[in-house]
Amino acid sequence: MNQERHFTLLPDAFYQYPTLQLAEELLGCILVKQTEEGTSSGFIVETEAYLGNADRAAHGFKRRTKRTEILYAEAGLTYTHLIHNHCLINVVTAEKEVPESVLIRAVEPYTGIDQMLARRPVKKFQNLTSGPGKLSQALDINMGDYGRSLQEPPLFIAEGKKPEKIKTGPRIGIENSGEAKDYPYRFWAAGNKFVSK
DNA sequence: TTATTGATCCCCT
DNA sequence: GGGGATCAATAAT
Repeated sequence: MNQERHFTLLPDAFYQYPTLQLAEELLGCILVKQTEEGTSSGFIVETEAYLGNADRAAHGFKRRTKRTEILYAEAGLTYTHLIHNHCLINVVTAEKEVPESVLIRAVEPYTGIDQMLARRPVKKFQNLTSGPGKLSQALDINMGDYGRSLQEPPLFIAEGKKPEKIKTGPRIGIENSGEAKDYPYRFWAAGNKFVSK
């Protein structure tokens, strides 16, 4: 009920980083979602960068539509992508007209874990948020969050702890993206159990 | 056996 | 061509 934790929102300047750097910086930050039941949050432990104009794997790759419109907006917004009955959450990055974003693939539960478990009953704790579809369900992120700013409640990102070790590697699920599939645009906290893989 | 996630297929604007 | 839905493969219980 009472949310005694104090979250410090990321400074506006944070979102001005280049996408790749931001993807890395985002690790360890806290993704917070406030609902009627209370506040749920988790450390971001896995991200993927999508550079729209030079990246075939990105939705924004020469595909400006209603759905990807938000990718062309300014940084610091939420881009929720509904796919196979699950919701993936992206952080829009880069300046206006540049369709770049950072996909949040996994988080580590931090606060409001009871609520997350209520929304998403799991046996294994580490299975609660160890995947893009899982974390959005646990945090109650849905299409209603599309285009929402990440710099104000009910959905925002706060400062957190920086992982000791960060690893990078090729992204997941982009087999038909030509040479882009080998780009090391995936970042994760080394050794973290909540990383999906 | 069920849940999650990636890939493919089909229908719509 | 894009978006949504469906199908199938993989991992968790």
